[in-house]
Amino acid sequence: MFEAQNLRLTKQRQIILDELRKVISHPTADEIYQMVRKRMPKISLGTVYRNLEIMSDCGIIQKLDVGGTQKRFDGTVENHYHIRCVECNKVADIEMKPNHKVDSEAQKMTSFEVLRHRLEFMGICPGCKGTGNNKGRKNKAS
Amino acid sequence: MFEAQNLRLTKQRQIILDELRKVISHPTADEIYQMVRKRMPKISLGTVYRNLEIMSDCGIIQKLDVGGTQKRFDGTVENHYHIRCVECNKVADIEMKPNHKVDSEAQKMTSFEVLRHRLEFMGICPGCKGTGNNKGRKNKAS
DNA sequence: TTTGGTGCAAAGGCTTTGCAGAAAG
DNA sequence: CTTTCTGCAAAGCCTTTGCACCAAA
Repeated sequence: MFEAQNLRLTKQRQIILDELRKVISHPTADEIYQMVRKRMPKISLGTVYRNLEIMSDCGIIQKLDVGGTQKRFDGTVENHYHIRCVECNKVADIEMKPNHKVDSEAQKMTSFEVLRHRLEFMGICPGCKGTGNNKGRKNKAS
Repeated sequence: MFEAQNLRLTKQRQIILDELRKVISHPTADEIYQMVRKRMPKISLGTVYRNLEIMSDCGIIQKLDVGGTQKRFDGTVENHYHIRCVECNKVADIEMKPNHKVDSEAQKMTSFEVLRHRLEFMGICPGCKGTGNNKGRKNKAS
């Protein structure tokens, strides 16, 4: 998997990928750093960023640019839609199959060459629902 | 328009709003700063940020959290879809009417309470098409 | 051995904020 | 006058990067 790109299979790389694939959430770089640190306390945040970048460039994982200030990462690569909690910023998958017809529909309306689309729902997650929770308005996570 | 919220109609506020409404593009805070500066050279970037924030909180303008590192602003408030150039990051409107049915469709698939959605297309703008243009990969603008 | 990778810390890019003086109401 | 706003500069947050040492192949 890494060989093809002259990439070495370092312990850091393995653990980062392993931790990312272990969760269904879509953690930020820092959250991944915290998870990995439990298994490798001396790893540096820079290494985590570097490897997440490299792995998403290689198509091994996915970097998500959903709203909010931080990028999030996804251990799977298939395209799918997401929903983000407007209170705590938690991101989850939506099991809805991507509709590629909208791309050709959009193509009729623009002078851009349409490549793909991204659909993101916004809502309130079960944890924040009804609580009037405000605490985590920015970058809570998971 | 401002009175309702105890907001004062300052010269800075007027010019920022005026410049933003003058363009059909979706400028970043810094681009708005540059536009406004031509009419009011002493204005500070902080003031631009503060006012954009305030005006979007009041629903006078819209803060767009499309992909990329910078937020973008839109002088109109109606919900609509956007397309972003993957080369130069330019953002334009897509004249496609929002489909609210997808919200209820998504609602069936999640334990979140679905509020709304955001659909963003990605593509190549006329300016970058065919040029193999790479120069502006990050934050070019307009 | 030869590269590429790591840890550390410093630097970068965008945005927010504290403060004292300015101006709208 | 009172209260909000402004300009300035400093601080903040997330991310990237330079460098010397380390380790995979």
